[in-house]
Amino acid sequence: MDPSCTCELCELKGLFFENLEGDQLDMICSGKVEKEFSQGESIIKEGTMIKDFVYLKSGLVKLFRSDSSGKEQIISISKPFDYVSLLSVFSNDQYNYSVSALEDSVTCNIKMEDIRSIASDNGNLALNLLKRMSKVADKIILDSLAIRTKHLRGRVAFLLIYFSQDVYFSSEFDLPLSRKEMAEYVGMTTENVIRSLSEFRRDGILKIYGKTIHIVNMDTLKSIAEFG
Amino acid sequence: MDPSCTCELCELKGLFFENLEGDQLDMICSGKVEKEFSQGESIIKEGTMIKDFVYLKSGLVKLFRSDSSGKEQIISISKPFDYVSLLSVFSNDQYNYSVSALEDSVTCNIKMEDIRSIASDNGNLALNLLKRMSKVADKIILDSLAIRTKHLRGRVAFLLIYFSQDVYFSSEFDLPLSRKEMAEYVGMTTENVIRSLSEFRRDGILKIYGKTIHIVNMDTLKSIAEFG
DNA sequence: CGCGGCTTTGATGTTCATCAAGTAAAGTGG
DNA sequence: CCACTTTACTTGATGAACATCAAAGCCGCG
Repeated sequence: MDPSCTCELCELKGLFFENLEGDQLDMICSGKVEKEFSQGESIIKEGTMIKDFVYLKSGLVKLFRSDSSGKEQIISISKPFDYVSLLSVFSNDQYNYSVSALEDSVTCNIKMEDIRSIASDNGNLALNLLKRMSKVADKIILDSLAIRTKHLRGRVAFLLIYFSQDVYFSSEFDLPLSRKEMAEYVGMTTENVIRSLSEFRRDGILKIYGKTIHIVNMDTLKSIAEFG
Repeated sequence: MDPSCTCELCELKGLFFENLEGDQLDMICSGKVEKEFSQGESIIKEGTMIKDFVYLKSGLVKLFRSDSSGKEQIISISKPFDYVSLLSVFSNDQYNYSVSALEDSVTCNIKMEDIRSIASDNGNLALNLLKRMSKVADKIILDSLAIRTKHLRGRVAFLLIYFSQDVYFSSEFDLPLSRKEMAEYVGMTTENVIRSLSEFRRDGILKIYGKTIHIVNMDTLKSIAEFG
């Protein structure tokens, strides 16, 4: 094996490539490209050709698209170990969605043709991809259905809990989204996101300092997320 | 090859199994089970163990789940050639969704372990599965985002156009869904589905005889679906 | 310093869910 | 087959949830 390859040490190797060895690993390793993006930068643009299989090594990204009237809809937020290279990579030749960095991020890019050629030789890798992809698709679909049943306050609460519990692991954190982006994610207006946040503050559930949020009363926030 | 096997002649063979021959095809062929369901019958129940890989040979089915308050949400409608065996089959051991027959339907069931063992030997089959699955996931996600941006009339129009153009290929057809089910699909109340339909009738866009719908003015219906 | 974008709050009107009540259709048991 | 019950469908009236509009403060940036 090529001794200069560092993929063997990558903490994400197990994600897709646990059954990869020798030539196949070398092929990935020598062909891969890591790219850095700073906060706000575009990583993938809707409508462009799909050339690479992309996944997130570090950072945080949003996945979104433009609706018929030109407004953006956020589909999901992904962190490392979430599958990033989008659902459509194996069925389309163009991206259906855009991706941009919410925090400084690093991606690892592998040529689609390399992935394809390896997967066709290595069914276990393909099965692994299948498994990862269905997890992601499932999460997006279930979240979207869950959000649809909630009232506005419940949607905002849902988002805050997601950041607190799944991303930052703390009751205090900096929101990586603007109010407008929060609105685009949960399908409501910016003004009403702000109103919900203000209500939570008035009710003593949150403390808010600009973008930094401190969840004071997690229990009631959770019950709002579930039943509101 | 086993001469009694009819899979070779199945019009759906190309869906997943175009690169399948010899022993592998025999394995599928001898292990598969076809099942018939009449309208309204349950095919898959949310929460049960996943044992088989299931796809639709004929008929029409709905894919749905129960939300936290026990109400049903319809996730998608599938016809043959659409991938039916759900997204979660490769990542979960229990179904996240239920499936039931909207019209008399026939499924072909193959043991998951057979699919898995063949896919791990045959990367091209796995890639093919990957491609099919991402198409389905994409469609569900894009439809759900599209519906979210529309007003009620637009959602109902969207549904009618789907049945007319993608399922029945005619401007006159019998709705396979009750008013209640239409509401569960597009996220509104039964009463408002009915109100939208009545408005379309008053405006001369539709003729309605119970479940049978005749779209008189397709163009305005389309513009309502797009901009409403 | 001024401009544009982000945030916040209030006032207003529209869209939609809920409630109520009635009709039609479809299954159920005697 | 008919009374009976249940389920689906329909319409109207009401109020709540929410979007839109308007205005002002704030902050970063050229």
